[in-house]
Amino acid sequence: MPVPPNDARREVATDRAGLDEVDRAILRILAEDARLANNAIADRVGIAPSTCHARIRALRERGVVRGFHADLDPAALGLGLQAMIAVQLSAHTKQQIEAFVRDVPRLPGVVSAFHVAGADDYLLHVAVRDSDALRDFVLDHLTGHPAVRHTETSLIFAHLPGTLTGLGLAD
Amino acid sequence: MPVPPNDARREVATDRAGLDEVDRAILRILAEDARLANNAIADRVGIAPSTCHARIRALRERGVVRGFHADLDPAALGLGLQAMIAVQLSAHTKQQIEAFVRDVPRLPGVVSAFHVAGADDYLLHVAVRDSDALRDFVLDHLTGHPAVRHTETSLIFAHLPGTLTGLGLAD
DNA sequence: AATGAAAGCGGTTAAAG
DNA sequence: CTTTAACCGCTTTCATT
Repeated sequence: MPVPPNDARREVATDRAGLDEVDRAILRILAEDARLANNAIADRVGIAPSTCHARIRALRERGVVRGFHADLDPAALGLGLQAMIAVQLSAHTKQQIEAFVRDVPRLPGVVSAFHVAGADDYLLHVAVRDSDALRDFVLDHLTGHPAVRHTETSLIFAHLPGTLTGLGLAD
Repeated sequence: MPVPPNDARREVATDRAGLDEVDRAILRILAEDARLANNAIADRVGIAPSTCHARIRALRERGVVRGFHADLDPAALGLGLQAMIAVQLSAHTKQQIEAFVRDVPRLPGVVSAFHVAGADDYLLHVAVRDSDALRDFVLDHLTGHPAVRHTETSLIFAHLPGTLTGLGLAD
């Protein structure tokens, strides 16, 4: 029987950046529990363990999977306060800006840094012990920095992780 | 020889939320590579595999480790555009606000949502296919929502993960 | 590209220090 | 709390389809 050009079978293979449904199922599982045994993943997605092993290796080599990380609770590490700090840089000091960009991810307390377009240049997500530590962070590393023109700190009440729907892996 | 009250040995045990240096070493390793074999972790931190196993289990039960997750590249999944959307809610509709808060993490494209204090109420980190999808997201899920008063979208040029220094695990 | 078998290695638990 | 020891199960490779 002939296959129409817009047949669903073709979309499964070509859509979604070259990932088939088995790949997406594997990714969904690994995004949720990165320590699940290869055997168990294979079972769940309905392929042999050796096939599953090869698939995961390929996904890693293709860069779809960048790594596997433990998710640590900042509060349990004594970092009870989180904040988002919007940073505006001064426009004229290219070299100082590059220095800022290079150093920011390594500052103590920075969970992640977003380089953004718009009124602000950077958004720094920081986790610190308490409000004293937050003040110290801003004064020691931001306010005094020659590339920094302005900062605005917002306390984070809650940080809700998105579901996998967010990465287009919904079933 | 007597031990002074401020001896370094006491701080190692009592500081840092009850984690000793072995725990912190384990966390550092798991945060970097959550799929490293228990054996290998034990080797690196200088304890027996069974001890390491018990430590990791305890860290999970205490909530220090919340989980293990694969880090997926949104671009490799066909989501080439990321943005941070600042959302201001209307002040008077408590029930609608609760509905918004409940639904936001499940919206397609939301990587994570920050509930913040300040001029904005929420910061939504989203990953989408292209600018069309971004516009659709804002119009379909935010602008039209009764609890949403205002949104401001900033494109994300780069998202730099912080180092482990950020979580107080530096050596 | 997927499979099944086989060999080696790791996870997991129990008992003891 | 840590270790040693032992068993079971998983990972990984490779020949085969």
